[in-house]
Order: sequence, then structure tokens, then C-alpha cells
Amino acid sequence: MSGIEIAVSTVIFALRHDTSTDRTSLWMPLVRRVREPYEGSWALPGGPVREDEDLSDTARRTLSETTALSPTYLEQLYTFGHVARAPQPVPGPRVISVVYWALVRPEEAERSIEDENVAWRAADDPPALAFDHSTIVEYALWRLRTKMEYSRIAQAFLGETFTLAQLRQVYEVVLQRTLDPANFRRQVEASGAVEPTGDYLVGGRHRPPKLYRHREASDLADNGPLTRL
Amino acid sequence: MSGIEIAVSTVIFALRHDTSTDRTSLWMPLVRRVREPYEGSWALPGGPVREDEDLSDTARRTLSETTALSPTYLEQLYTFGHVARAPQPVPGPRVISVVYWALVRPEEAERSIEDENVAWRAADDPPALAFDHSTIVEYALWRLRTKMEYSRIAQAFLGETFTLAQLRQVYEVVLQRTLDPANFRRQVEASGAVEPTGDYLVGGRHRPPKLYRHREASDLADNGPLTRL
DNA sequence: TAAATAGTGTCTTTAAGACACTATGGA
DNA sequence: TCCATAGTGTCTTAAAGACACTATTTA
Repeated sequence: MSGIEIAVSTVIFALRHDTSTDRTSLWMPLVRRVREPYEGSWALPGGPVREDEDLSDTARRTLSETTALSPTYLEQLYTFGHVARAPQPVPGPRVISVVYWALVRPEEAERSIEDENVAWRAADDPPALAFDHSTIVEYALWRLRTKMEYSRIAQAFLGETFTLAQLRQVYEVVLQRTLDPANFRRQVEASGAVEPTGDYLVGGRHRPPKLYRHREASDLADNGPLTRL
Repeated sequence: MSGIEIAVSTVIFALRHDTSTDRTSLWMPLVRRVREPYEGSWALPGGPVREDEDLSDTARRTLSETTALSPTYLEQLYTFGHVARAPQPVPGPRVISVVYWALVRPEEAERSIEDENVAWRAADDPPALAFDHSTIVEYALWRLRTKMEYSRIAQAFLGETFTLAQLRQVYEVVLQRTLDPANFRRQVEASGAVEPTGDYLVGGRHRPPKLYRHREASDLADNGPLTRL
């Protein structure tokens, strides 16, 4: 039996609209560490893997326990296992972290716990984090942006129904560049990722846009033979 | 301290030329299990992580110990941690496997140990493997093929210098389709991934092709912020 | 000079992008 | 009626693919 501990951490992304600046940006929840090492620092939510628990279940459970969030998209990111991840001399056993990343919808994000020990921060400009968590966030952001270009994960940020303008905004916020509405519409329609509900979004002060839902048949991402894991 | 063991396994790919059929295909080395569970079955090379060892070092060490191979490309693939990976009832502790995948050059592959307990098999059509290793191989193949389309890892299968026809053959064998030589040449040249050495490959029974090497500046794959890990 | 592969030129098809235009509801 | 955003049409550009053609070596 080895003296290595195994834990799961998760980087969670959600879109947040700041009413004061009228800008939407990427945010993520962080938890404050309540023991050494890095006591008092911000860190990714997570915890040790239980004996009888699959890794993704650990991710879901710790997410639920610390932030009360349940994600619409959850995928394994990378396993960080460097010997020197914790400050030397090591006060505890070596810990290997299997890291997941998750996307949650705005309504879900608003329901989440937020207190002294749980806070949302801008993902672009996070505070210094415990352990190698800053590197992890940077990598998760890179994966999110990369994957956004060739998959449909953007839809995981939105609710059941949405307008094409809303979907486009997700891309614009994450990729940090504007997209041509006309070309965007054509691409999305050609991809077959969404279908019109038949309803319109009323209440705006202009022509009401069509509402769409994402097509059942189409998965959010093609993860090859791992779709069922 | 948990009762979970952590191990590293590696899927290794190399190209092999079968002189009898004059066909080149993807092969990988397997090791025979010498204890229960799955005693006598073929499995991926690997072993437990040592206390003072980074995960990629475990991959390199176990590769070297069992097959005497040292890879030109090594990347983390996925961490497999399902509770029911081993047959029930569980005879030992639960094992979580951090899996790497590796590419080796043909010369390297030929130098490798091959005996009663180590054998090379066609990656397309592997025998039934121990644990979930068949799934793992399937996923590694998918990643190899996917990544081949947008990165330069193909070069990791070749030696210091190579002709464009050799590089093209790597793509053709892995992707299992033929590529237009003219268009292939243009794409590779435009990408800036290779540069001519100035020499020609002599000894063929036709016009001698130019030799190329891969450009120092260009990395084999863009793994974002994880390039240094 | 024939065979074989190296390497070039050029046309077609497809996708991405720029951008002018029409449509429709609310103030 | 004007404004804002929804949604359409169409031209330009870039990349991918098909394929005819020339070049250079060995047998």
C-alpha cells in the first residue's frame, strides 16, 4: 500500500452578467482552504476519492457539497501528480489530483452557495491560488477555448431554450472576440446542433428572435470512445 | 491514508513494415500478466508510482524496464478510475491508472525486447486485454488519429531525417486512407514544420527525393500551458 | 528508353469572412 | 416613424482536393 493520496478537483466555469458595467464574462467558484498548507488561500473545490466512488462521482459530490452546484457538462481535464506540488518540506502525504472541468448554467450559478469560504472570481484574472491550481485554471481555460472552436459545449452554458444571439454571446465572451451574426447563424444552422422550438422570445424592445433548443441526437462534444464514461 | 493504489500504464505505438505482405501498419508492445487477476492475459506495460517519482517518469521507467523502449513522444492520455475496473469480487485493492501514450521510432522499436512475456501486436486488431485495457487502447488510437489531423506528431514516428513520401506514409497508415502527394507536399511545406537538409536519399531505383528534418522551433504538438509538464 | 517516383501547375469545390440589405416588433 | 435587433443575399478570399503535367534517377 502506497503513501500517496488521490483527490479530485474541479474547475467550474459559468457566465456572469455584471449589471453595473453591462458586460458578461467567465467566472468560477473558489473555496478557501481551512487548513495547512496554504491555509486561508483560495483553491479549487475538491476532495479525496472515496473507496467506492468513481472519479466523476467524486467531482460531482465535492462540487455539490462545497458549492451546491450541479453541472451540465463535466469532463476530465488532466491528472496532476508532480512530486513537488505541495510546498517543501512536505507536511502531509503526497497528493495526486485528478482534475475535472465543468460548465454550469447561469440560473444554476446564481443558486450556488456564496459565503466567507466560497466566492466567485473572474476566470481571466484569478487571485493567486494554492498548490499548482493557478496552472490548472490556466490549462482549463485553454481547453475550454480550444474545445469551443470544434464542439458544441457552448450550449452547456445556456438553459433549455435560447436565441442565436445568446449562443453567439457565449462564443464571444469565451473566445474574447466578436463574431459576425450572419455568418454565425449560418454555421450553427448548417451544423444541425440546434432546432427551433417554434416560439419567440418576447419582451425585448425590438423584433422578437426565434427560440432554439439543442438537438437531442447531437452530443455536446465528441470524446470518441469515452462518451459513455 | 486511503486503500487506493495508483499506477501508470502506457500505450505505445510504432510503425512496422511487414516484408512478407509489403504493408506497413501500427503496432504496439504488450506484456503478459504473471499474476492474478488476468494471469496469462496480455496487458499494457506499466506499474505502480513510486513515492518520489513524477507520473511521466513512472511511464518512462516502466517502459524502459519491461520493453527497453524510450519514446520520442510521450503524453498523458486519461485517468481510468472506475470502481469496477477489476473483476468482482476484488482480490486486491482498487487501482487507479494514469494512462500515457507514446510514439517510438522504428529503429527504437526494433531494438526492443521481445520474448515470452513481451510481444508486439497490431494496434487495429488487438487481442482481448486484461482489465479495461481494450477500451484504453481504443481511446488511445482515437486520440492518435484525431491529433494527427491537427498537429505534427507524425514526425515522432520517424528518425532525424526523412523524405516527404515517408512522412506521408505515416499519415496514410495511421489515418487509413491515401493522400494526394502533391497536396500533401504543399500543406507540409506551407506549415513550416519541416526544412530540407540539403541532402537527397540515394539508393532507391528512381529519382532521389530530398531529405527533410523537422524544424527545431516547431513543437510536435500544441498542448497549451502544459508544454513544460 | 521504360519504369518509377519526385515534384510543379492549375482548375474546381468548399468553407469562412465581409458587408449590404430587408424584416419586424416596441417606444 | 425611428430604432434596434432579427434575419437574408451575395461577393471575396482562402483552403482543400482532383488531376494533368514535367523532372530525374535507376535498370
